[in-house]
Amino acid sequence: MDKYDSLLLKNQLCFPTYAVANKILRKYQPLLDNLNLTYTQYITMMVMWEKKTVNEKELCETLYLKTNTLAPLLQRLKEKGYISITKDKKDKRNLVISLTSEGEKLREKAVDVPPSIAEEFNLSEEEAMFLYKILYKILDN
Amino acid sequence: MDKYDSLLLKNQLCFPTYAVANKILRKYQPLLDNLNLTYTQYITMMVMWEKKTVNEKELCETLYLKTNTLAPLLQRLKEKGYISITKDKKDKRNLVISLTSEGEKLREKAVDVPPSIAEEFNLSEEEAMFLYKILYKILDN
DNA sequence: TTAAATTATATCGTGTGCGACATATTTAGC
DNA sequence: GCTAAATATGTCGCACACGATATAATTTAA
Repeated sequence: MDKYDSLLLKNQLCFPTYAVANKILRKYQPLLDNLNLTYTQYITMMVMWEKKTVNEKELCETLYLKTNTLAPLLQRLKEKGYISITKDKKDKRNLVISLTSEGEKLREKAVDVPPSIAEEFNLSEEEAMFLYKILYKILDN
Repeated sequence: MDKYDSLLLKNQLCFPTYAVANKILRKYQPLLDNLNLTYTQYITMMVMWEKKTVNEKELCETLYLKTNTLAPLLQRLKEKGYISITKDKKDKRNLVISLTSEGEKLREKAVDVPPSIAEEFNLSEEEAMFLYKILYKILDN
């Protein structure tokens, strides 16, 4: 037991997490190219498809991202015509993000993405469940 | 069971993985600021502390990163004085990356990082083991 | 009731991380 | 020996993701 053992790459939990996250992005990108979305734009659209209308603050909390990441990203989604951005009349500090009909249409194309990815992961039901639980435990503590 | 269920954020495995990876980076950064390293530079230094000398290709494979990410990163580590970069005399295509004495010194300061992080994760031994195994299963398939 | 604190968002600069493409060097095939 | 393929690395442009800081709108409190 060396005093430097804790600094070995193979003894880290952070590193495989980081590497797997990168690997996932690489897997998704070719599929998402068909939708003209990046991965972060894709998970943003997931929220939009579900909620139809949200404000930026909700979006930040849901995606665990900061406004300085989302603000320019939302501009790009707007330019692509998938969302609209307006100000809340009651509280002009709030941005109201809404799904457009163009954005709604994209959903039809997107349904093909999750099954294509699932194949790649190659985990058992049990493993997937456990991984899911433990990741949310880390996120929420 | 809706046809769009597979597009719900809460049904994704990719999303919590991605979010946890981001969260880990945010946890590390304040600690790494004391070492004048970014997270990616830190894991690169982990390899250097262990191996002392590597070429860029090995580094790419070890870290699951591409040369277009590592090349400029290595330049920054060189500028900070933690590594040196030379060309292999036998095969001039190969870059030889070597730990400097300055880089070796940094290791002493870095030993404080892993214990500080471990507290944050708050997983049981068993959970950590399982997470570790499953992440490497994904990485290696 | 108005000045201070809080809240929601935007902007800036830095450093990844990637695909696409370019370059230099070595190896293989003939 | 000479050309073609393979290998290792570099460069470019784009899109995150962050901390730090700024700005505008609303709420609170003296």
